[in-house]
Amino acid sequence: MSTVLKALHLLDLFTRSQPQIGLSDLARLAGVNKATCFRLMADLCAAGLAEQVDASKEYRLGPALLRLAALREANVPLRDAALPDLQALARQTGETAHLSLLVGTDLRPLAHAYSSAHASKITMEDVRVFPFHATSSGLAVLTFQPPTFREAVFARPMPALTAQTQTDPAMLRQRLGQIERQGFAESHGTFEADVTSFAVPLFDALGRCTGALSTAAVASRVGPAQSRLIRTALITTARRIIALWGGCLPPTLDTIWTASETLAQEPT
Amino acid sequence: MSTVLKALHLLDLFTRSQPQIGLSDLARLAGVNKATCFRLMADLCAAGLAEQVDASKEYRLGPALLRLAALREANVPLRDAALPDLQALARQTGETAHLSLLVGTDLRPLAHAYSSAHASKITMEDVRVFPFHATSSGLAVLTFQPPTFREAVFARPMPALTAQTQTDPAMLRQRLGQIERQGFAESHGTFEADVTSFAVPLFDALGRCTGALSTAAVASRVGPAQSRLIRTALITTARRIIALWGGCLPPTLDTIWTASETLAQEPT
DNA sequence: AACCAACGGTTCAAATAATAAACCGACTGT
DNA sequence: ACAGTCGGTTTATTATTTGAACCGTTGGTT
Repeated sequence: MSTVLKALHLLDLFTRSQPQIGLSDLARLAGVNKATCFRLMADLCAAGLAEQVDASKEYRLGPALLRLAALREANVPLRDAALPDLQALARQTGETAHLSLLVGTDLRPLAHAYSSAHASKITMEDVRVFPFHATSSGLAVLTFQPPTFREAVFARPMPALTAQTQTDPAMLRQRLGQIERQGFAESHGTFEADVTSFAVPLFDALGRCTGALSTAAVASRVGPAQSRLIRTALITTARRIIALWGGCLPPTLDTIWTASETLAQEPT
Repeated sequence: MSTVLKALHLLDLFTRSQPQIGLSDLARLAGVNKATCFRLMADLCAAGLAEQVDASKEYRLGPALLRLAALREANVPLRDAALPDLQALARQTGETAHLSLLVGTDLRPLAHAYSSAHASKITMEDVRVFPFHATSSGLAVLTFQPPTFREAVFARPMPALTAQTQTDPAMLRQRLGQIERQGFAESHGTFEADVTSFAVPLFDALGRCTGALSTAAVASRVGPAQSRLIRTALITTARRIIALWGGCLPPTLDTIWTASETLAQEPT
């Protein structure tokens, strides 16, 4: 393995729960010799990617990361970075794909992509806010918010947009639990009649859910096979976008997603 | 030179004006062999610190930086990172040191440190906002803001806090020009009577001025020698804090500061 | 169309830098 | 006073890095 990769691997050992690590621990964690670890960390420190705490001699992530990350964000805004994957999702599924972002207390569309597979498209160009209670994206995001946020949303008015819209907080809480277990959200005509939609949550660098990825399709088109295809495509695309954003997928959700991915590969 | 440093040096070649660089250019810029450059970039890409643009094969900074930077910021908030340097500044100068941050349209105190050298201290514990027109910090920050921001500030009410306070926009514009040339701001009793204060601007990762570092002293204590000492200490500390924050000092200001630093080292 | 230069990427012997065990002084708790 | 750990250093040995030359491709020029 190259020396550079060994050094950069050391950076990944720093986590939120263990933000500062001593030399010996670091060497143990990385499975490298202590002397090697020392030299690698010295290099990382020289480049500013790591630094040593004054008092204890422990290491932690360095200030240069801030500069480089700001540069990256300036050059490749989140939207642009995700757009190709979003378009690929629309192509693969043949359905309209949406990318939404949590802005303050609202879930707002960030980008969308259409497929050319079908003449009938679901357009949501003029939607400015995705209602949490009536869209699959909203439910997906809501599921991974802290309870205070969830209850604040339930306390706001939740209009019944269609005959199918669920507006009872108790029922919705139950839905969220279901979504958490299965790793994705779905909605059947709760936002617009005859529109079936699936969504998965997206996570930022600190593991917070800050958006959702979804597809919307004419209900009649979504049979069991198409439903399965959409869900697996959503998961793999979500994985890519989260990685692209430097995000961090919660381990529990990761295992759920992995399970449904492997399930999809098995013969029907 | 270690391979790791060579690799990490490559990251510093990406700038705002040149965010994507091809392999050959990169090798030329870094002064390394093309094959070497290729391997190093492959490693950086594997670690996510860099990535290749799909269409052109150019390289750019990668998504992992976002994750790592968020982690760094979560573990070492700006305030904590700068505090030791701020305290050192207070110790070196024997005066009160202030660190202020631009929050929205206001300049707010972020931290302060006192010296034990003198019995009479300048305390500004209860100041919630630094007026731009009446404090050295305010003027320092204002100098490096876009014209629209400056004029918006001048359009707001600018109360005369002391007999010395300058409130005429035309005069203030002239002051800003002077500050830009000399690389630091000063105020003599414009915020509080008999308080002389010096300030230098601070810059974030994108080169925007987002705060200031300042000292405040009883006017009678600040003779020519003390004034010179304070200014050089401010500059060196500001350099450290900007580096710690992953900030980016504008080149023009850098040369001005370097000039005054070397000047200070010469015999009187 | 033929040419040329420059591109990203690959190869392989030669050169160099990385490695790991042992060691050091300092500190800590027993 | 001891044993154990820490961060850091040294050393010969070893494995990785290096760079000139070489692909196949691309894009512009003659």
